[in-house]
Amino acid sequence: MRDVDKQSGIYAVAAEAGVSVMSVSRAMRGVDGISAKKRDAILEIARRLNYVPNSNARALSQANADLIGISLPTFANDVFADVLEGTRGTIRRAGFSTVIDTTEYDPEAERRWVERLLSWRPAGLILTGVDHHSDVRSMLRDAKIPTLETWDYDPDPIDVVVGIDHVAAGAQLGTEIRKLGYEKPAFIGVARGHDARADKRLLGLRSVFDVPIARIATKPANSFRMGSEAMHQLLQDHAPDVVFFLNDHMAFGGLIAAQSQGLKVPDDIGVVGFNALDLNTVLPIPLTTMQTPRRVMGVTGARRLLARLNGVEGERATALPVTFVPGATTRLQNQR
Amino acid sequence: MRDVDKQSGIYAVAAEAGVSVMSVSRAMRGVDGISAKKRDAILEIARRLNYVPNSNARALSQANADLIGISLPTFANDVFADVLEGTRGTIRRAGFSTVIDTTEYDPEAERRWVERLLSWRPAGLILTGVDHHSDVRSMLRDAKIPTLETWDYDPDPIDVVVGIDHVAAGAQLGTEIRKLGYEKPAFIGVARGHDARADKRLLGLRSVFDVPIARIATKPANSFRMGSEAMHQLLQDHAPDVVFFLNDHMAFGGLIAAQSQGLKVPDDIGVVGFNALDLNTVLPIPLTTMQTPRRVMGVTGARRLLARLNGVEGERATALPVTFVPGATTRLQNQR
DNA sequence: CTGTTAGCGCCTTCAG
DNA sequence: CTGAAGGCGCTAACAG
Repeated sequence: MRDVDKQSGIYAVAAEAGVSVMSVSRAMRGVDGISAKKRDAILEIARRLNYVPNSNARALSQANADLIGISLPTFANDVFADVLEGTRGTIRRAGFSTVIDTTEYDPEAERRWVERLLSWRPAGLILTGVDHHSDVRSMLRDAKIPTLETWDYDPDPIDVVVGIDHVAAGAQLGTEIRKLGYEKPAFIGVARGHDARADKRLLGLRSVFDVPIARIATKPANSFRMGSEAMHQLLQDHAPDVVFFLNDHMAFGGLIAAQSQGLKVPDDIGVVGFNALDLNTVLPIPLTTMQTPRRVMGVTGARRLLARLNGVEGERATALPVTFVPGATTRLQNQR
Repeated sequence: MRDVDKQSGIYAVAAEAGVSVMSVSRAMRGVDGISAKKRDAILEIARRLNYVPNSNARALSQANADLIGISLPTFANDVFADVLEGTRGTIRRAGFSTVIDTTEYDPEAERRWVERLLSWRPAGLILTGVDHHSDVRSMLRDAKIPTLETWDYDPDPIDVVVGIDHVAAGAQLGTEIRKLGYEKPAFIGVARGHDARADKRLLGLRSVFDVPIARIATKPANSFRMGSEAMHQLLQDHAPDVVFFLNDHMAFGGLIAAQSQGLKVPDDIGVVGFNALDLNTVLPIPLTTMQTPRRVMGVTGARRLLARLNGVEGERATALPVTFVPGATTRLQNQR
């Protein structure tokens, strides 16, 4: 038998209000089954006592149906922030609360994150990318937790995926650039394996050009500086007529570096980014880049996940289109 | 009486291993009181069954001593990401796990966040800034949860604070700029009340200049574009000789805008940012700005909080110094 | 509308 | 070293 006069939590409020704990529980949750008068009195007392319900107890006594975990590679990239904005807004409006964490592009860290989150018995999970630690897939399928993968694309996702086919995007970008007459491409990004999506885009690029593509890898650091330093390094040994960058930030750094070496852009060398960041809209020389539908991706993905949460079975894998954005850092047309 | 053969959780593992749940509990936590042989056998079975302990149950049965909540205004700002990096790294290495969320500069959203986090009974909380919803202070003090405030400074924090005195920083910046002979300052930022720190810096600036400082407020959007648009707007009605911006991003946008109107920087007009972002290191014209010790702030704050968690009483309020960084967007010296 | 009862899954305590 | 009993704070299900 329980000590009904315990000092803490719902019992304290119940004692103070002279009602049962169930009435307090009903009042706090705002569910039916309690008179308005009693509810108001209880809420008033709860406020006075600074009572905060214990989510752990609540989650334990019923299926925790309102928590969604989101994992990103990093916060230091506007790209993920954009997707996240779309995702979170949609999810919140549906009444779920979110928990966010980053993996710093480390699959093992992502595995630990999945484990930690599963221990909270969330309603669903959102992962960035489709390349995970080998345990992750079985952990998630075993736990039967609806899972959304975003940003990347895989025809056979863990559960559902809404993203971009980066191989195709790379090929599309390469095709456009090649049309402009460029034939000595180079690629600047982080080392292979550090960014699966960039690796895929390079794969796509390589499928388009007949020549090998020089690849300069940099240590992860500030993107602007990385782009700048890698460009200097590249130009020591190579004479590319166009350089593809991992993203717009690095491309911008590379652009400045090329100009500081006296190269004329786009006449001497073309510079191509990826992502069409807002930075671009104010640059004196707008970058040639690829527009990725980040907010739409976030919203679409969130909706797909919410549908799954409601037991609706829909399309499992969706690849969103990307758009070539010609800027002033590449030639306007083939000038050969 | 309990059904000992329940299908889920620790009981399933115990049944499979032919031991009591306590042995499983001990094995999973890696605590003493169990033979190595039995522990290994249990762990093996747990892995095979994909057993994930239920954190809710764990947190309910004991004080949840390893969760720290972190709240930021937004993810769309490198500044907070830098502080966060320092904070999280330090906290993680100490064995705590973190939960992060954003408030979008909305005090009411922050209040809800505090409430939600308190419901999880965390070990500690980290808030950005010192200006909160009026309830927050009492909620946190009442819950007796160690709380760190960062980025801003207040001599009487909720619990402990490690940050920057933005009024003093504004005054310091204004003093340096005034030394260079500028006398018709303007300020470009978001509307008053949307960024308490920026308001404080403007206060500091105003304490230095004798003349009124024109203030252009923009709608929150992409910083580069905001800076650019506000600069155009400013130049329609005013003829400042120096413009202070909310941050480096906006300053960069403003710089481009000024140049596009044919103004020479720094001869016709000075442009001043805030934060000394890495962007600056590759810009063809480095911005005059203020260096803020963001990573150090994060690390120092985290250490202070960890000390509090261990019951150590130390300094409650710490203001970190900021450094003036003269760039090429202001004159080198007073030329009058 | 209101209250009582019996767990949710785990860990602390204490006895073997 | 091992296990049985009870409780953490809350809510579903049932009774009044």
